[in-house]
Amino acid sequence: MARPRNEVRRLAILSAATHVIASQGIGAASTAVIAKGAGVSNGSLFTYFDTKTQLLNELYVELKSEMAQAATADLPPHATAREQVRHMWRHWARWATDNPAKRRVLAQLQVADEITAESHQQVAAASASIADLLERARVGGPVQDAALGFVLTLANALAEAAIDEMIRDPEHAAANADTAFEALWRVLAGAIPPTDT
Amino acid sequence: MARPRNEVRRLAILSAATHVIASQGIGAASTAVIAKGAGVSNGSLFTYFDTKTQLLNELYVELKSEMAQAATADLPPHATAREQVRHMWRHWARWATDNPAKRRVLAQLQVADEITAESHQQVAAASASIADLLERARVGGPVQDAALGFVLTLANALAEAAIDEMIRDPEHAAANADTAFEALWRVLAGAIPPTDT
Amino acid sequence: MARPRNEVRRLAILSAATHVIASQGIGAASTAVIAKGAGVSNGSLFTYFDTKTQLLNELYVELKSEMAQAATADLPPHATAREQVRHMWRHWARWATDNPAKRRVLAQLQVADEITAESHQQVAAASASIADLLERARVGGPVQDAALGFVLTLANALAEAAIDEMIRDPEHAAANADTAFEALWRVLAGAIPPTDT
Amino acid sequence: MARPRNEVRRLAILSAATHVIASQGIGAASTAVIAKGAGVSNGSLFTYFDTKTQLLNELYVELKSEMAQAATADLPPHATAREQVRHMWRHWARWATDNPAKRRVLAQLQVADEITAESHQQVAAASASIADLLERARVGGPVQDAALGFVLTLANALAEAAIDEMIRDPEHAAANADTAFEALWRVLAGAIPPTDT
DNA sequence: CATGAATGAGATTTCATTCAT
DNA sequence: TATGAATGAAATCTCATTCAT
Repeated sequence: MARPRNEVRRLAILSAATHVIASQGIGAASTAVIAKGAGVSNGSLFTYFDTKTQLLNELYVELKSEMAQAATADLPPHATAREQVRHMWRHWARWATDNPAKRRVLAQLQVADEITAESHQQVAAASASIADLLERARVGGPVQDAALGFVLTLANALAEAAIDEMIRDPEHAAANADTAFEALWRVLAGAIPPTDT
Repeated sequence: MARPRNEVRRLAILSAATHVIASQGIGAASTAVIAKGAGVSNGSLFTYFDTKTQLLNELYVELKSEMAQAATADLPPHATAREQVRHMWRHWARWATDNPAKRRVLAQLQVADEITAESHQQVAAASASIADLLERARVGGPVQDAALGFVLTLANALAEAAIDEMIRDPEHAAANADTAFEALWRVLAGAIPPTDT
Repeated sequence: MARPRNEVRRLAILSAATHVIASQGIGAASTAVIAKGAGVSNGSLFTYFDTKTQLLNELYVELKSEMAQAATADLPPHATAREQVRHMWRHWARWATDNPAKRRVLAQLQVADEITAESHQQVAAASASIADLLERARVGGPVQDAALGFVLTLANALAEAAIDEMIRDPEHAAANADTAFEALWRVLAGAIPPTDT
Repeated sequence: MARPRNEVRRLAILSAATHVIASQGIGAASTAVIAKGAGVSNGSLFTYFDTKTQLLNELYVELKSEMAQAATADLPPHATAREQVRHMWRHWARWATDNPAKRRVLAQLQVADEITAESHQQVAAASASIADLLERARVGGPVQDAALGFVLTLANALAEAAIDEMIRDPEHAAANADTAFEALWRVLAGAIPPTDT
C-alpha cells in the first residue's frame, strides 16, 4: 500500500487521533473511533497507515518534530547562549500551552510500548538543534562532562514538568515559567549572570 | 475455616504483573498472562482483585510507597538539609537501580488512564516525608516561592530522568548520580557549599 | 450427600432464593448471592442441594404445593360446587396477593428450562384436590368433554392473569376478583345461577 | 459502497436464535451458539445487534407483531363481533400451531428479565387491533366494566393455555380449539347465540 | 458439617485488519 | 480508492462446583 496522495486526509486522521487520545486516553483510541473522528471510513484509515502501530508512530514523530521546530524557531543567531536558551524555552512553553492536546498525546505516546526505537531515533534527529543549543550552553557548567543524552533527558524532564504545572495552574504560568527557566539554567550553567531580563 | 486468603498469592500476582508489564509492556499484561505468571488460575486472580483496574491501582500504590519508603529510610535526623537530600537521593537511586523492573512499571502506571485520582492521592500521602524534606531544603533558595507541588514535580522529573540514564548506562551511573544530585541541589538551593563530599 | 438434618437452614436458603429471584430476576440468582442472602456460606449451599438445578426444582415444587394447599384449605365439604370453587378462588387469590414475591418466583420458574418433567408431575400431584374440584364443577358444563388437563390449564391461566391484574392494580382488586371468578365459572359451568353471594 | 448490511443475515440470526431458544431453552442461547446457527461469525452478530439484550428484544417484538398480524389478517369487516373474534381466534391458533418454535420462544421471552418496558409497549401498540376487537366484543357482556388491560390479559392467557394444549395434543386440536373459543366467548359476552358454527 | 478460596469453562463484547462491492 | 460489513482472536469477568482447612 503505497502512501496515497491525499495528504489532507492523512492529516485529518492524525488530527482525529490526537483529539481522541487527548480527551479519552489512548485506551479509547480504536481505529474505528479515530476514523469516525476524521470523517473517514474505518477501512480507509488503512490505506493511509498500514497498521495502527504505524499510525501511532507517525503521529509521535510528527508531534515531536513540530514541537522541536516551534522551540527553535527564530533563534537569535548572535545572542548569548543564555539568551538563546531562554528564547527556546519561551517558544517551547508557548507551543505547549497553545497545544495542550498535542502535549497530552505526546506524554502518552512517549511511554507507549508501540513506539519503536526507530521512531525515538527519528525524534532525536528532529531535535538536533535543541541538542546543539544545550551543548553550547553547558560549556563550562557543572554538567559539561556528562553524556549529552543525559543532559537532554534532564532538560526535557524539567521542561515537561514545568509545562505540566503551567497548564495545571494557568494563573501562575508566567511566574512558573521564569522559575523553571532559572532552574534549567542553573542546571546547565550553574550560575546566574548579574543582569538580564 | 476455609482455606485462608493467601497473602503470598496476592503478592505473587502483583509480582507477576510487575514482571509482565516491565518486560512486555502494559498492553501485553492481560489477566490471563498475569495469572499464569503467578501460577494461579485465571478466575483466582479475581478473588484477590475485583477488577483488573483495581489490581493495577494497588500495584501502583504499593510500588510507589515502597519507593518512597526506600528513599527516606534511615534519614540522619541531625544532618543539614543538603546532607539529608543527598541521603534521600542515594537511597532513591539505589532502590531504582536495584529494582529496574519495578521502575519501568511505575513509569508506565504513572501515565496509565486506569490509575484513579484516589490512587494518586494515596501516593502523595505516602510520599509526604519526601515532600517535607524538599520543603525544608528549598528555604532561602530560588524556588522557595513556587508551589510546593511544582517543586515536587520538578525534583521528581529530575530524579526520574537521572535514574533512567543510570539504568541505561550503568558504567557511568555513579558519576551521573553525583551530577544529578548537584543539579537537583542547585534547583533547590541555588548554591553550592564550599566543601562537601 | 444425604439430606442433612438442619431443616431451618434449608428453608433459609429457599427463602433467600425466593427473595432474590423475586426482586432481581432469575438471572441474578447465582448460588453465591442466594447463599449470602441466607446467611450461609457458598459451599454450604451444596450440602443442602446437590446442584443449583435441584434447588430450583425443590423451590418450585415447594411453592406450588404451598399455593395449592392454601387454595383448598377449609373447603366447605357440603357446599355446592360453585360455592366450593368460589371458596378456592378466594383463598387462592388471597395467598397470591399476600405472597407477591412467591408468586413472581413461581411465574419465572414455571417457564424455566431447569424445571424437570418430574417436578411438573409432582406439582400436578400436589394440585390433585384442585383438579378434583374442577372435575366436579365442570360436570354438565361446556367443557365437560375436554381433557381435564386442558381445563386445568385454562383455569390456571385465567387465575394467574386475574391475580396479575389484582397485584398490578390493588385498588380494584376486589372487583376484579369477582369479575374473574364469574369468568372462571362461566368457562366451567357455562351459566350463572340466579342468586348467590 | 461496502458490502451492504444484509437483511437476510439479520433474519438468519433472529431465526437461529428462535430455533436455539425453542429447542434448548433461553439459558443455552449464547451468542456463540446463535451465531454459529446462523452461519455467521461471532463478531458479525454484533454488527446486526449492539447487544444480546437488544437482539432478544427485537426478536420479541418481531415475533409478537407477526403473531398479532396473523391473528387479525383478513378480518371480515361486516361480520358480527362473535364472527370476528372467532375468525381472529382461528388465525391465531393456526399461526401458533404452524409455528410452534416461535410460540415457545414467545412464552420464554414474555417473562425474561431482559425484555424492556419499551418492548412491551411496542408489542402493545402492535396488538392494537386485537384490543379494538375485544373492546367491541365485550360490550354488553359481563366484563364490560373491567379495565381493558385486564380483559386483554384474560383473553391472552386463555388463548395461550388453549394453544399450549393444542400443541401438546394435536389429535384433539380441532375440538379443543372450539371448546376454547366458546370459553373465550363466554368470558367476553357471557352468552351463547342459538345457532352458529 | 461449615467455610470460602480455587478452579476453569464459558459468556459477552471489542477491535485491528481484510475484502467484497 | 472508498466504504463498512465480516472476521475471529483475545480480553475481562462470572459462576457452579470442588476441596483444603
